[in-house]
This record gives sequence, structure tokens and C-alpha cells, in this order.
Amino acid sequence: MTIHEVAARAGVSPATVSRFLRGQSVRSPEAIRAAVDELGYWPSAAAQSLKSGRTHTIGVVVPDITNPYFAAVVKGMESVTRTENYRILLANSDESSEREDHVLADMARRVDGVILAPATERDQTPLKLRDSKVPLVFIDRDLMEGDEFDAVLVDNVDGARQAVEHLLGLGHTRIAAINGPPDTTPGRRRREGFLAALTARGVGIAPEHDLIGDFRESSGYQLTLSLLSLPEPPTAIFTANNLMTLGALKALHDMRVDVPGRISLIGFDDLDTGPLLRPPLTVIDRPMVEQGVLAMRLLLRRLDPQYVDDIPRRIVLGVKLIDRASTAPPKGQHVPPPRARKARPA
Amino acid sequence: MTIHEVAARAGVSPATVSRFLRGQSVRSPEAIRAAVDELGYWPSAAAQSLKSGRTHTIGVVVPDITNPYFAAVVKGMESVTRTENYRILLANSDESSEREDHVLADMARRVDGVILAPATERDQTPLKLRDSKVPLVFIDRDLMEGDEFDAVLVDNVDGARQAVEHLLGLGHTRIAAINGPPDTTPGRRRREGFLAALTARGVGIAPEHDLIGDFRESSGYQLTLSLLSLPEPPTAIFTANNLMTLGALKALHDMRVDVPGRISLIGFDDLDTGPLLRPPLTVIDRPMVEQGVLAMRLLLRRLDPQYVDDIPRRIVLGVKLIDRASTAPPKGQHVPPPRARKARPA
DNA sequence: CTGAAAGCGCTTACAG
DNA sequence: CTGAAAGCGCTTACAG
Repeated sequence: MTIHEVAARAGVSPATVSRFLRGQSVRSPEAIRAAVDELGYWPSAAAQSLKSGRTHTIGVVVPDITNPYFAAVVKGMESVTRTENYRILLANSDESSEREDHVLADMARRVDGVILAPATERDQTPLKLRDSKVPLVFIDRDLMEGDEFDAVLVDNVDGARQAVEHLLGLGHTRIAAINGPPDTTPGRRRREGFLAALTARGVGIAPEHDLIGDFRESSGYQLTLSLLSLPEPPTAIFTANNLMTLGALKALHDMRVDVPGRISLIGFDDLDTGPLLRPPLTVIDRPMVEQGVLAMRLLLRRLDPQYVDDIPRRIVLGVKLIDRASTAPPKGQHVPPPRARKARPA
Repeated sequence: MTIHEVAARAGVSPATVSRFLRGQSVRSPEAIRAAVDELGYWPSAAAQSLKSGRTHTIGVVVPDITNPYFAAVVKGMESVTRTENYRILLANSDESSEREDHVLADMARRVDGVILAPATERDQTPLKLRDSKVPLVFIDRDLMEGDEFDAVLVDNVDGARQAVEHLLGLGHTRIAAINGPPDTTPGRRRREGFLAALTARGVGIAPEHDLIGDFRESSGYQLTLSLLSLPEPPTAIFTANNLMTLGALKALHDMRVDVPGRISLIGFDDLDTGPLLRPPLTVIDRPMVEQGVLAMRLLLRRLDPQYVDDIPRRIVLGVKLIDRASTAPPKGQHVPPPRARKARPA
């Protein structure tokens, strides 16, 4: 089923069919339309790509599609590709730079652009993409040398600061952090914000309370166990992403630790089940679907020759604390004056 | 950067470079290897596809990637494409047949095969795919005329039966169901299993307890609200998927209904947060990642000319009940003899 | 507006 | 094992 058959049936040349299909005005649109419909003709994407150099496909590389944050982000992206005649080639990097390298090299000749949440800030392959003229937009995570790329990020430092201020306000002083990998943007920046906020208020942090996880649930679980086994466990834990928060909560449940009675827990990123958990989680929330939408818009814009040389757009979204029930004043601590807590959302 | 430049640099013809790249033995492999590496050559996917008729890409169409079940399924699929030099073109149908039609028509000329969870059992476009020789594998959901396709499904009837037996065993007799759309396989079959199990035990169901949702969280929420407003509300609710279970639980929380004290809740599909919810959810669990793996293997097998005409494989996996804490004997009911409950998983 | 023709970058049957 | 050549199915500059 090729354009030639359609042309023959409609009594015109393939060139005319092609023109009709791309919306140019032709002499016998009805005949061509009819031929296309009757034959059920659909152009070959491979042939079109080969000719035009455009695939109308966007590569999306995320660490883990089963992380609800990235699932939401991808959904946001698709909501814009849908109306723009683009499609998404999806790959997981599993938080591995090596895997990411393979995927990006493979995508380079198959897509018009890539949206990437890099496994680490030091990944080199993304820079090569630029050399081969494949536009790249970062989401959630940045590159060390990322300033020259479009990006959609959030204010990680401020998020961690809000979490710390919240805990300090409740009277906590022994606060632990389960951070992400220091070579990722959210791992590094959230830890920076955490430490800075503590320092700013003159509160110290024990080295054994400053832990590094890998953003996976199991590391949240293990590191929480290790915190609980300390001679002097913290009275509050800040977890740097949703999956590690879940791991921490599981560990606290398994060890029969009352939350927030004995330990308060506050995590970065909300979950669909956040309000339903035991206890409902206090979290730092950020736009998710919206980030995907913005990143895809940035990329599609960059594909337009008119904007290809615009200076990079670096979008940094704000985050906000959702105060539910997993944080409370530390046990045996003087309870600070009551403050308004948001009611549980209806 | 084409194969001609590599050929020139290596002092051979493009044909020889092509042969080397596909693993055939050639006279000067080192020179070609060097030229490829120095030039950073990567073949044009479009040109290869046009020539070979193969895209080495698989289309995956799911109702909603933010549903943790489908996210896990997609992850399973990717774990097999990864080692087989295939990639995934992902699209959401948003539970809409119309949207699915668009997506499938678009994919037909871009992929070697499609894995689909159809929006309804009556969708027609999948049948057209077959006519255009694009292999199709169903996952989670089937088509009315689906017998001629490979499929990976679960025993929905048995799952619903297990849920009902469990509730009956606890002493419930006023059991409501929040079903999925009757034109989807899981919507229809889970309801059939539910009604059949009740009937088999001689327990009736009030029409107002037999509800139809749309698999979205909001419908679980709304329908639970409507159940609560009944003069005689049920003492137990069976929800036909994970998202509606969450919606139901939110409604029960918001209306301050004690679970399982006043109403027991059992849902189809487990959640990562299942054990952490308030209360921990009793659910019908099924393999998720594994279903994705199986579906992709089926499809890749079908792509092999050797198996293209094999009879369709219809894989039906078993499901099992995970007994946590959202179900209990109805209030004021005679408590049946104690039965072993599984301990909360560690 | 239209058609003949060239060419996008590969792969492969063919002849050597 | 190798190379010249044809051809996959489109799009588009060119001439009319």
C-alpha cells in the first residue's frame, strides 16, 4: 500500500497525492480523498522520516516509570504530544548512567528531541546529543554543564528548607535526613537545603543522621532501620523522595515505631495515597503533570527553526508543604504554642 | 554522517560496511571498526526501516500509565525489549476507544507489533491491525473477537470469587460491588465472578449494591458515597480495581466510616502502599511486572517468521488474596470461628 | 496546479 | 569476500 497506488486510483501523480496529504490545494481533492479512504492508505513513517529528516517522535528517558512522579510527568508530556502530532519513545535508565548512555545513543537517530532526567549530573552522553544537534530538555534533574539546555526543575533547596523549618517549629532538634545520591540534582540540592536550613538556625546534625540513599524504596527502608538502631535515634526524619519515604514508613511500621508519636516523618514528593497512609503523610509537594507539560512544550518549541537558537529556558517551579499528620512535636518536648494546621483535605 | 563516509574512510564500499555492521565476516574489520568509532557513526533508523520493513519498535497502548498496575506492566515489557534490541512507543488511551483508534492507526506504520489493553471489548481498530499484518497481543483486557490473538490475562472470575468467599466467610451478607465498565474484560468478568459466587452460596444482592464505575479513582469515591447514603448500606464493598479502591477508601475516610469496623473493603489489585494504608488493604493480587514480560515475549516470538502462524497463545494467570486488615466480620454479627490470618508481611 | 525525476541512507541479490 | 546497482516509499525543487 503505497502512495503510488493511491495516485493510480485517483488518476493523479504521487506528487499530487503527497501535496494533498500535506494540505496543499490540488485540483481533484475529492478523488484523492476517496482513493485514500478506500485503500485505507497511511503513509510510511520510515519513508517520510528518511526524506524529511524528522521522525515526529520524542525520546523520554526517566529513571523509573513505576515511580508515580515520573508516571505523572510522562502523562503530562503525552497530553501535549497528542495535539501536536508527536509520539513518545519511552525508556527507563534504572538510575544507571551506563544504561542511559545506551538508550540515548540509540535514540539519537530515532527521535527529533529528548527529554531526560539524567541518572547523574556528570553524565557525558547528553552532551554528545547536543553535538549531534538533537535538542535536549532536562526534567527533575540537571547536568553539571546543563546551563546550555532547556530545563524544568523545582526549588529543591527551598523544599528541604521548608521541611526543616517545619520540624524545627515543632521543636525537633535531632533531625535525620535520608538523602538521594549526591551526584543527582535532587540528591545534592535537597541535602544542601537541609543542612543550610539547620545551620541557619544554629542546629547541628550528627554525621550518622546525614545518610545517603539511592531513591529506591529499599534504601529508605534500610537506612531507617539503621537510624533506629542508633544509641540516640533522631526524633524526626526527612526523606528526599517519595519511594524512600515509603521505605522509611514501612521500616517504622515493622519496628512498631509510633509515627509521629516517637518519630516524625516528612518526605519530598506527595503520593496519590498520601492522605490515606497511616499516618497521613506530611510532604513537600510539587507540580508533577505540569512539569511534564512544560518540558514537552519547551522541547517542541526548540524544534521550531524559529526558536532553535533562543537562549536556554530554565524553569524552576516552587514547592509547598502539605501539612498532614506524620509530623508532631517530639515526645517529652515542650509543646510549642498551637499553630493552625490545615484540615485534612475533603 | 552516512555509511558512505565510513566506507570512504575505511577504504571499502558501503555494502561492506553494512555487512560488517550486521556481523558478517569481512576482510578488514579493524579498519571499518576504527572508521565507525572515529566518526561516531550510527545508522539511520529511518533508512534501515525503509529497506527492511522492520522498525524494531513495539507500540504499547494502555489506558493510563499513572495506574501503578500499568506502570509495572510497562516496566516488565521494557526489561525484555532491552535485551532484544527493541524499543517502546508508548501511548495512553485514557480509557477511550476513540483515542485508541487514533493511536493504533498512527502506530500501524511505525511499529513491528502492538501490545494493547483495549478500552473496550468491542473496539474495532485492533482487528484492522491484524488485516495490515501487525501482530497484536492483548494484556489485562481482551476483545470480544480476541481469540485469534495472543493474550496475557488473569483469572478475573476466580479473583472476584475469592473476594466474595472471603467476605462471606467473615459473615457478610450485604455486600456491594463497585465494578468496572461492563464492556471491558475486567469490568465484565469480575462482576460475573462476583455475582456467581454470591448466587452459588444463595446470597442475594440488592440492585443498588451492584454499581458500575469507570476504573478511575473519582468513580470509586462517588459510588462509595452513594452506597453510604443508602437506607441500608452494605457491610462490605468489593472494588474492581486499584484506583477505585483508593477512591472508596478516601470516601470512607472523609465520611468518618470505620474500616473494617463498620464497612469492610476488599479491592482487586494490590498497591505498593497497600500495607501502609489505613487500614492495610485486603486485596486480590496478581503478577504485574511478569504480565508485561510475558506479553512482550509473546509478541517478539510472533515477530519471528518461524512462529508467525502458530496458534494464538492465551495465557491466563492465577490471582491470590492477600489478607490484611481492611476486612473483618460485620458489626453486631456473630463472629465466625477464628481463622488463621496471614501476619503482616515484614 | 501538475508531473517527472532526483535523492534521503540504507540493504541485498547479483555478478565477479 | 567484495562492489555496483537497484530499490524501499516518500517529498520537493524544477520545469511546464
